[in-house]
Amino acid sequence: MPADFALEEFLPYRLSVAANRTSRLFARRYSEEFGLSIPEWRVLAVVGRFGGLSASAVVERTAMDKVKVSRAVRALLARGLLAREGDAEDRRVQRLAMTAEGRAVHARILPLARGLEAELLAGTSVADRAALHRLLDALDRRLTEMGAGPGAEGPD
Amino acid sequence: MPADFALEEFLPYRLSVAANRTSRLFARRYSEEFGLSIPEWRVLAVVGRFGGLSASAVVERTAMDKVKVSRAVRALLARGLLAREGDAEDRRVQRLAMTAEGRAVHARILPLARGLEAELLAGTSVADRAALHRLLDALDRRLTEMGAGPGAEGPD
DNA sequence: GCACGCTAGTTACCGATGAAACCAAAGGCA
DNA sequence: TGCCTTTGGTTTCATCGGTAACTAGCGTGC
Repeated sequence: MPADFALEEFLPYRLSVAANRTSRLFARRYSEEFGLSIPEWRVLAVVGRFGGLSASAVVERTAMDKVKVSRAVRALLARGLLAREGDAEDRRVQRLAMTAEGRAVHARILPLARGLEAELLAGTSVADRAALHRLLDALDRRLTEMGAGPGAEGPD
Repeated sequence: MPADFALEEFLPYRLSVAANRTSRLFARRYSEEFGLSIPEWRVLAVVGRFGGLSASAVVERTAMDKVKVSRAVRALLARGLLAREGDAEDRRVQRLAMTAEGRAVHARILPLARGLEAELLAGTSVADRAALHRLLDALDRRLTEMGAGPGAEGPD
C-alpha cells in the first residue's frame, strides 16, 4: 500500500479548499457591501428569479438545509427585503416575494456576484470551464448515487 | 440588468454544494470506520507523508486553520495515533510523528480514501479530470491574488 | 368523522468553527 | 543587556450549522 499519498491532489480536499476560500471571499464582499450572509443572498437570488416560492421550494432549488433557509428567510423578512403571505389553499405554506427594497438590493448585488465570478475565472479557457461544469454535474449525480444527502454550505 | 440569474450555474454555489456533499459523505465514512474527523484524517495524511512536521508546517500543507490543526493534533495524540517531541533547537516547536498504531490506521484508511475518490470520479474522462485540476489550480492562484486567506474547511 | 401518517416550517440543543486574545520562546537591534 | 516585534501553539468566546424534536395543517383509509 503506497504511502506516498498526496493530499494536495486528492479531489475532496482540493474541492473543499477551493470552495471554502471562495465562500469566504464572497461572504466577505456580500457582507461588507450589503450585510447579507451567503444563505441570505442565495435565498434572495432564487426568490428574485422565481417569485412566489414557498420556503420548501427554496430548499429544493438551493440544496440548502431547511433550517438554514428558515433562518435566512427570517433575517430577510426582518430586513424588509422579503415579504410573505400565507397560501390560501394550504395554510401550512408561506409564499415568499420580494419587496421593492429587496428588488433594489438584488439588482445591486447581481453585478457584484457576476463580477466576482468573472474575476475568479479570468484567464481560464472556455473548454476548461465547460469541463468543470460537466465534472460538477457528474459529481452531483455520483454523490446522489453514493447516498450523500443534499446539503449545501460551508462557513458563511 | 438581467434578472435571470441562475444560481444553479453560479460557480461559487456549485463548488460549495459539491464540496460540502463530498465532505459529508467522506466524513461519515471516516468517522464510521475509524472514528476520525476530516481534519484529523488530513493531519494524519500529511504527517504520514512527511514525518517530523511541526504543527505550523501542517497548517501550511493542509491550508487548515491553525486552531483546527491544534485541535486535530490533540485528538490524535489522545488516541495514540501521533506522538510529539519538542524540537531541540527551538523550544516553541513540537515535532509530530506517527506511532505504530498511527501508521496502521493510516495504512488502512488510505485505500478507503482512494476508493471513494475513484468511485466519485467513475465515468468521467481523463481529459475532464485534467481540466478540473487545471481549473482548481487557476482558482487557487486567483483566490490568492484576490486576497482570500487560505482556510480550508466546511463542516466535518 | 377521526386516527394515522406525511409535509411545511420553527425551535432547541449541541458540536464545530474561527477571530482574537493569550503565553512562551526566538530574533533583531540598539 | 534590555526592549520590541515576530512566531509557534493553545485557549476563549461568540457564532454558525445541523440533527432531532416539535407544532400545525393536510390527506387518506376506514
